[in-house]
Amino acid sequence: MSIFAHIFNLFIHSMAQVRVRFAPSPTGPLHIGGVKTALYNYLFAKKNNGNFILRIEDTDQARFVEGAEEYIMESLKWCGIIVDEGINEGGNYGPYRQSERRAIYRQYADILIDKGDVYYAFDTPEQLENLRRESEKAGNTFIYNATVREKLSNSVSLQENLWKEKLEKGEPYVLRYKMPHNEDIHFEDIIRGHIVVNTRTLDDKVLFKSDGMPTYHLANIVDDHLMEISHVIRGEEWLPSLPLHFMLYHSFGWDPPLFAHLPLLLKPDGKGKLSKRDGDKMGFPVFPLFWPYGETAKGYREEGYYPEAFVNMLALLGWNPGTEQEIFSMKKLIEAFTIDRVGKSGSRFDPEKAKWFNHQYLQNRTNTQLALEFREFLRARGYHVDIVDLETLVGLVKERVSFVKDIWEQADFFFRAPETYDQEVIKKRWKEDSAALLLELRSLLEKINDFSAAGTETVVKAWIEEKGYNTGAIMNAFRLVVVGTSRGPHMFDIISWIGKEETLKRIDKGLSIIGK
RNA sequence: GGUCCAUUCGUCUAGUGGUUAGGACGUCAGGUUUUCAUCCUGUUAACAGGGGUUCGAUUCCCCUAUGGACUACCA
Repeated sequence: MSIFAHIFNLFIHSMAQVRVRFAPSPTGPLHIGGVKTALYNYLFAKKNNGNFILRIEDTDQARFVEGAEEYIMESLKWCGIIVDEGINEGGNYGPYRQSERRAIYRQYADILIDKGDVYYAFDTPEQLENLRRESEKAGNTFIYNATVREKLSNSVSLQENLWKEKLEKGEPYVLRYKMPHNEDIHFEDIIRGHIVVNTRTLDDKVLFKSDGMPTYHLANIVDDHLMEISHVIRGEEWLPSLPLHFMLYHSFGWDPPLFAHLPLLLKPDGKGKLSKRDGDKMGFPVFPLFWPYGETAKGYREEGYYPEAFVNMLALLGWNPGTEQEIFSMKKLIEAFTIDRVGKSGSRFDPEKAKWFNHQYLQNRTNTQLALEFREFLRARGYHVDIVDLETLVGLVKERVSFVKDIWEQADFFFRAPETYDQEVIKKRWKEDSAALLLELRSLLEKINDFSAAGTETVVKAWIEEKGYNTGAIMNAFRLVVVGTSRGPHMFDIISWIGKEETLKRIDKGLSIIGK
């Protein structure tokens, strides 16, 4: 394509309705790399007032996994990605499940057979497997292409009456694309620019399987055309088959959509594509939601991530707005998103940064929202606490946590007296006179009527000053008996929340156990 | 092995034919605090290497290296 033709093509596409599709296979839980692809498609569509289409690519019956379709849809929903057309939403281009479009693909395959671009091949999987093994032994790679086509069992090499006889006898066959022998194919990718590939390195891909189903390549091109997809935004793993896809468009005489191949998500350490294994090994999820079937997998939702934070994190992994802003709502992402700001190289996934994003979103929640969320958490553990008290508590600890579940770790002592006392802290903070001072403090507290944080603080501070005591020494010992260790919010906030009675009880218990 | 793609602090990235190469996460240090954390301030650290082109290259071109993807009747 000349540069002018290309510019013209871009112009034409820019006039047309933007329609993008996310086309996962229901072979298991949707990987976060897949979610990222879906997200970029969605952002691009919405930025351009276009439609986001969900198409299920279930042409491989052997790999179909029960529950995967639902998982995909629930994942998108959790992320706030709204499907305009799809298997549940319907639309004018359905059906949106490829297994229900079987008849369509055969018609289109026949068109290419008639054109002579596709041929019948009768080689069995075993024969091909043997050929591959032999080639490998000889140090070569077996490629089913123009150089060996003539020697194999197909409608190109065989006499017409012979292969027609095979067809009539019902011998199994596949349909292969007749890749030209030695031609440079030029094509464009929005992210990568101009690419040239010579067809001699390509093979005669199977377009139609012997089970009557199309392969990805055929189904994909036919559906993208029929569904009037304007932009194909997909993972980089598809880049090697892009020349084939261009050839197919050419064979059909169709205008190809515009393509953008997104870089992959890489492992946090070491090398390679991010996989489920890495998540298990390093303790972070690789999937948006918990996967309950077979070999289960952790999900971001269940780990306590907010979908907004998850989406924000994913969006910034491979795209940036060109400004220093990092926190984006979905709405803001849509406003800011442009495909030319998508990077070219793979991004290593960083679980620490993911946590940071959640921290930011959690800080922006109101105490009421957080109290409600934390109440759910407490309920599951058998604690029933007044929402007003929880709002106060959440306000005391929110800035130190990244997840709602962390609140418990920061605040468990609000709900229960310590069972044990940190030996390290005892060693460091428990002095000769600690017991005596706490006893004195106990009788002081006992007399206070206003047990608010401010009320107790005023009285206690005045007492410390009057006696000329050391604030740190007293407060540290006090904290030890109330909390059990040296952590937590302001002491007076803690005792105000747990109340006078509980405070005195904890002092007594602490004194009796730590002693002297 | 072959084909294609990629390469800026440890990580995500900004950026330009002449910049003190900027930000964020992390690290470390200091400050705040009755503790722990948070927070604040500061610090740290990068243009993969080699050739060109050029007065000048991180930026443009080539090569090498490294990494990745693909190489199925899987998507």
